[in-house]
Amino acid sequence: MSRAEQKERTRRAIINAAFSQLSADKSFASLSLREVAREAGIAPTSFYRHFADMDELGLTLVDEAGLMLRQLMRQARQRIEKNGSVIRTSIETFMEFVTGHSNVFRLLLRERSGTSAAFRSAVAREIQHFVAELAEYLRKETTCPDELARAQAEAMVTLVFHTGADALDAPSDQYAYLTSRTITQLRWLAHGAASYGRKHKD
Amino acid sequence: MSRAEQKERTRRAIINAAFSQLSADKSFASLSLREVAREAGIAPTSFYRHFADMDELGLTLVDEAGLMLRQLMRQARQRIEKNGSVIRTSIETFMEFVTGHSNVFRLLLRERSGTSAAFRSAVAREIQHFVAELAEYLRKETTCPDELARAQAEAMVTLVFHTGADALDAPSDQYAYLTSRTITQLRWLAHGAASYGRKHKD
DNA sequence: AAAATGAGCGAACAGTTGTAAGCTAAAGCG
DNA sequence: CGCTTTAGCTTACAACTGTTCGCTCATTTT
Repeated sequence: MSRAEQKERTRRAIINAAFSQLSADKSFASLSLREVAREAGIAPTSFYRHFADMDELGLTLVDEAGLMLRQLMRQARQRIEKNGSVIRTSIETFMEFVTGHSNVFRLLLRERSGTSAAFRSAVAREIQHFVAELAEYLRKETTCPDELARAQAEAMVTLVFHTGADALDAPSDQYAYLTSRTITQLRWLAHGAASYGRKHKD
Repeated sequence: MSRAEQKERTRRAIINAAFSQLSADKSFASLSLREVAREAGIAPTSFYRHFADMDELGLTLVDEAGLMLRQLMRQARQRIEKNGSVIRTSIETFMEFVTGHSNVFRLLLRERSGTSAAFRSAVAREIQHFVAELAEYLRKETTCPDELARAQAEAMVTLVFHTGADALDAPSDQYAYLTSRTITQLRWLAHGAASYGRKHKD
């Protein structure tokens, strides 16, 4: 096996070890370099061959989490084309992500308000992708001025994200309720923004 | 000085020390018993005379934070009676709290999705007070059915809370924008809920 | 074939942490 | 006044942490 290839392999082992140690009661901040190294099957000091410190690993994790989110978005778009129902499809896709990769979602959720400014802005950047894409959609679909489309998109993403957080602590038989509640909230927003916009125009 | 009195005094010293060590880059989880004891001016082992462990202290902090929130709500009600504008007054009062007691707000914000289930549900309980009160107001003021009033209140609280989180990382000259953006979002919600409710009735 | 590179390792260090055991001295109480 | 209670202290220990140093040895380069 080539050297670069092997290096990439243990790099992945480190990343996977870190992800797998995240859980409901273990945040990234509470991971230790030694624990991660142990699970990755390397000596603690070998960690430094791949990352300068835990922060650098953390930023990598956030990046990967963002990647998954964007893949999710693409998947949602495909489903919408076939399915039609924009709001419901989007939320259901998102909820599948939350339940299927809860550790990844938890990482974003926690680091969004965590103790590292770098982490916070990295997460914020990933979420902004969501917002920007949704805002563009709203701008096309409705007759909303740019500024308001963005505010509407931000509110929607906030509500959906928050519902994901709720789902993490709720028994799974609550998911259907959480989903339908959020759908209602988003419809209110869309409805209100449309009629409020009209009112402003007239 | 009486014994009980003195005990209460150092208990407060511990609580205050903990609060004062919280900051943008230091969460409760990253506080150590020894650090807190040091700042409180007692020996590390004396800590145990007041709390069984750090978790017990943490729950106390969350309780106190919740108390401040409820005081805030009362204050907001008073202002509304004089001022009239419900939405704007509520948000502005809340934003004053966020900026004036940012450590306290950060505690709630972080522990809401933290690693301790006990903390999470303690924070959730405090937020539910907000939601319940707002839902009751909406039920009286509008002709909304109970279930929908609650969903509307939850959405509103979510948006306001999230705006507070945004404010923590935004330069202070952005506060006015954040506030007015949120006001718009809440109006959309109210408007949408009202007309959507009507539509459902007909 | 010889030299250079670099991933991984073990040992060691200095620092921190939570917590147990036992003492002191002041307050409360009969 | 004597006895009990208890907040706070000092000392101590075992467990961990991140990180430095110097080594090995397989791969790559010259």
